Amino acid sequence: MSPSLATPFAHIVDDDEAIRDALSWLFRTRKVESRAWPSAEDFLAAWQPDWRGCIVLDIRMREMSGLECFDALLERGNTLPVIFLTGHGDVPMAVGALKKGAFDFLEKPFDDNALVDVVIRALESNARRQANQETQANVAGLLAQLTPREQEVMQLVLVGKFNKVIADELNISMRTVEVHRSRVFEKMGVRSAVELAQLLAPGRD
Amino acid sequence: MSPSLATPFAHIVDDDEAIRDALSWLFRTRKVESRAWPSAEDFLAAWQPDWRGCIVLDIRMREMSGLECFDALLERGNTLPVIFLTGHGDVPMAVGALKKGAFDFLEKPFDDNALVDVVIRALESNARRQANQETQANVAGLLAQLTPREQEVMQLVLVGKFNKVIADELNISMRTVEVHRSRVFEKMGVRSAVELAQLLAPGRD
DNA sequence: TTCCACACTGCGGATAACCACAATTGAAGA
DNA sequence: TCTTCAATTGTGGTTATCCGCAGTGTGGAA
Repeated sequence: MSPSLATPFAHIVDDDEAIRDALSWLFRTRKVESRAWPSAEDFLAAWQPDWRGCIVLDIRMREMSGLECFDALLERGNTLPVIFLTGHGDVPMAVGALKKGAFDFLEKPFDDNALVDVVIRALESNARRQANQETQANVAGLLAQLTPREQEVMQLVLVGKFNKVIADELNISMRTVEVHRSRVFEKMGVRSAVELAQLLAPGRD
Repeated sequence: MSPSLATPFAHIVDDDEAIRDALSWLFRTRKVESRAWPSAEDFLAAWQPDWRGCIVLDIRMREMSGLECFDALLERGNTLPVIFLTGHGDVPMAVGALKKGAFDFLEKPFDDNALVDVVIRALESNARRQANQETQANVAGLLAQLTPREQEVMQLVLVGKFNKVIADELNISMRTVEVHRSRVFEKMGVRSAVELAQLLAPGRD
């Protein structure tokens, strides 16, 4: 974990320069790094899948609206939490945004500290999610190292079948199953079928 | 699964008799059974943990408000999806309700069909959740049948330890471990440690 | 053509797991 | 007191797993 991952970070997307500046200053005073974007288009053009932090998104902007920007991010598989800011309350809009996965929806005027608190909570909850996702990705990486045959054998091992049965179902000798099984354990970094099951447990096929 | 579980059902909580009647009629036309309650207090007094269906809850009521009623339900461990109805839009209220787990938050006037659609979606999503939860409960029931010693042995089996090692750690003979292990498999309805791990995988200790 | 990854197989031995048969002890209840 | 249940242990035998040693065949990359 590099220090940059631990430092709170927020992307500010708002077409009002005064607000961008105010939020940047606000975040700085609370030790949250930030970067401000003058439009949804600029933000989307620069957006990278590996970005960290969260996104503070104004709803009403001149060209692309915050909601449209949010939809575009969803399509691109964005995983960063999004916090909406809006001047005029609109319940259906807020409900829709939250149901699509936005982290929060704040109505102006809002308490400055409340916004930062929300940002920090968003980052914390996302960090936990991210951690799980990364271990999942590691497992996927290990799985990718298995040959097709090894994966086949593994599936059958995972349902608790005997080598004898597996050999029968795949029409190969027991010895071959043993070899594959052993290679699977080795590549996955486990020492038994039970450990393998545990490793693959949380998100299984 | 009895037929009553498959029949869509909604509790209507609203102190306006005209609305109760209108919603009851609306639901009936869409094959959704319902029961209307004239106040949050009446509803809470009757509420049982094993109720099925969903709850359509008006925000503004004379005595206890819909939000207070919701909080009371949360404290009691309610699992039914709650759909709020409100006359006057209030973004923070809607956001708060959704973040506390409400299924939806509809502003009057709303499309009648839209409400029923939401109710049906709520029931569907809850049915899936409920199904998972029930299999979890079944597993918990099986686990409860294990003696303390059997549970201890099971934990060690689940991390892939050899009987010999388990025997050592518990200061008992290998034979005893074998007996416990075998009893665990029998009670849990599995035939191998791998199956046991899979059974306990989704929600593990 | 040579090298290599992948899949496949046999033999034999060591270790672990599974199981039937058999039995003892202690505590909680009927 | 008699019964039941949980926990414990032993013996001996079968089955499964794990591994080293050894070897064959194939298709693709260098």
